[in-house]
Amino acid sequence: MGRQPCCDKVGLKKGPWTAEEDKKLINFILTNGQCCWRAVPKLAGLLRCGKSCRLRWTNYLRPDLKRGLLSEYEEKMVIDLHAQLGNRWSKIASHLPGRTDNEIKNHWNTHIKKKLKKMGIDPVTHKLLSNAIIEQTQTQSEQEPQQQSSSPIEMEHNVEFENDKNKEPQKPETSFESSTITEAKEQDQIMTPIFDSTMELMNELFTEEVPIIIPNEILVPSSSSTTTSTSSSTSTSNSSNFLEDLLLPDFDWSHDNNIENNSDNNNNNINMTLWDDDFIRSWDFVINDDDDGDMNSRVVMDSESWAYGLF
DNA sequence: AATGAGCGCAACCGCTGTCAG
DNA sequence: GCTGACAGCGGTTGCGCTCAT
Repeated sequence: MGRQPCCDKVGLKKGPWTAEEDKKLINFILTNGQCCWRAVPKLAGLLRCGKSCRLRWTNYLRPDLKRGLLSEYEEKMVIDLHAQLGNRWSKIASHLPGRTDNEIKNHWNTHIKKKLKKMGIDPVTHKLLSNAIIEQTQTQSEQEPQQQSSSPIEMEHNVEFENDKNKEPQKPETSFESSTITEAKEQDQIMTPIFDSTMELMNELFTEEVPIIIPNEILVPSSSSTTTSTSSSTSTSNSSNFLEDLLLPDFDWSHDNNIENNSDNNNNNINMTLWDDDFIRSWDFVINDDDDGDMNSRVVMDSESWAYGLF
């Protein structure tokens, strides 16, 4: 027989998480580490299913998350990676430290898609849209609906993969190709679609329609309490100190440094704060909790907990 | 000031692969 | 080997906010 159900789904809460729930989850993860999500809600005193707890932690509470809008460079990275990987958001997110697949997916659907369409670029194929292509697509969809089983990007990849069998891999020509991307392609055997005109148009777009944001303006120095978030809440001085302490070597950013190297913003990760006010406020619960604050403070400040893979 | 439309994002849903029992 | 939970993933939904009218 299999395992016990993760939750009976009866009487479980759904919808937005409250600050109190966040506090409980953070407390539990800090104390017990990240394991066995099935047991987390019960042990943490939450009326949520384990899956919901995992998502909340992964997408919002994780201490290594960046908050705020994607930078220009990150947007370009997303577009480039999407051209290669398609809607594999988790793969894309793995190349953008501190960003979640959900965040990137949302940003793609709400911002980047529109920009690309506005530029006349198909956000699915990353090819220039033309009337001919549109008409051809419409005609095909009307006449041969059964042949549309593969998405354009899949078909593209299939063709390229076939081509790849017959020739040496081509060097990608996208302007912000990175070794990490190359690595991803090696893993996934995906070739880069080459659309110079597309990239030129994108560069044009980013300079014309998006204010140039210097990475240093986005990545806030840890000594400052300034935040990019629109949140109206404020952090305490207590928090900033302990956040500095939490910038521990156990957060392995180094494997993604090659991405940063391409944008002349090396070492920014070292100096930036990783959390916005909302997150800091959540951690304030842990620190300033009158009931068990002392214990949890010790847990938070105990870098060995991090070193032993609690996160 | 009221309200309706549009937008952004957090969270949920459902599917799939993996692995424990 | 089978069953079913877990973890991860991509797609979708719904709520709250903003802005135009």
